[in-house]
Amino acid sequence: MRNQVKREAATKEARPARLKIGEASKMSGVGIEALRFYERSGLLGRPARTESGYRLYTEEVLDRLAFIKRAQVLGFSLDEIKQIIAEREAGQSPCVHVREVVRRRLAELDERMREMRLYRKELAEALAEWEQQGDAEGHICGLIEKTEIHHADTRTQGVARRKR
Amino acid sequence: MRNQVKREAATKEARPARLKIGEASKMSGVGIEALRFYERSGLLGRPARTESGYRLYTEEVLDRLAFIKRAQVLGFSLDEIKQIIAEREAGQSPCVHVREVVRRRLAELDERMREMRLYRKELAEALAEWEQQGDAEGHICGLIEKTEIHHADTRTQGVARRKR
DNA sequence: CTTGACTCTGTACACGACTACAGGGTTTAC
DNA sequence: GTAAACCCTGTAGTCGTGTACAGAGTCAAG
Repeated sequence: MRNQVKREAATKEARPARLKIGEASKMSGVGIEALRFYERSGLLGRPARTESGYRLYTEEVLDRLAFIKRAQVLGFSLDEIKQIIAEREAGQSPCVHVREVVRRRLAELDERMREMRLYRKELAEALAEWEQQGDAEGHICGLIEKTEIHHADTRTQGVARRKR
Repeated sequence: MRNQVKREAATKEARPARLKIGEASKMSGVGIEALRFYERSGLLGRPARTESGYRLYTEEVLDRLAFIKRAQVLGFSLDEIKQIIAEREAGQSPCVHVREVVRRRLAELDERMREMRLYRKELAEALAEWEQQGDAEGHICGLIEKTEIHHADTRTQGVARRKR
């Protein structure tokens, strides 16, 4: 998306091109409402304004938005991203924190994938079994009822919420 | 959980034991509010009531709840579960439908796991790279900025929501 | 000078699966 | 007989990540 915009490489001093919100939205692909939402949420800081109150972004906002999008894709929540940015702005390298978050994220991912492999296996087995013997007696559906749940039921709170 | 309750095996005729909501909740591990919520949502049907309006469940509700929980763990949404139950009660075997849903679910799972493997790889690589060369210049965090996003950006709507 | 596109603020809604509470009535144990 | 523990209905809130409006002001083109 931003590739098409052709930002004149690193011609820093050239023209500090002020972007109105609609332009920033189109160039970043982020959506006007989302931009304002990010600002409210403290991810963007307040931009300059025209006399009449219109937001005027510098092109830096595009980098910031790209950063946010990448971090999101990597599984960071907006809160985590906010913290990272805040730490950075407080001078300390956020990378210690980021590294920690990344490690946690990796562990979660592994656990999650382990679960999913298990689900997949159960589902596939149930499906195969069901297909070669048709439906059984008067139950709702053997396909589901037959399936045993192996995952340790350490989650006391009912079915685990799958966020994200 | 239900194992402790010891339901006297298949002593069908014995005593049709009516359960008040708190009992049903404890025996099923489902939570009173959730039981009422399921009823409102059409997953349970209305139970008998005492004169004073208390819900009186039969033990069958425990099977139904176990069914719901298993289906949830297998990745079915409450809406899908409702449909399955409804079809069943309309006489037609829901298994055709279930089978379809399961197939879809399997495909989704595979796709999702593929994505996750990719994320994992990216994260782990970025982490390793970062650890051996420390943080770079003045950016927010090389660890994230460096990471390239490979997933086709066919998702126009900003970052894909990861439900479930 | 008007029309239409743009922007502003503030609030409400969306989703999924519940959870919490208020303000009652009922049952049970001592 | 009274207090604790239970149950009822109905409404509202939670989490995260935005969308969608309403009602108003601003800007550029014709």
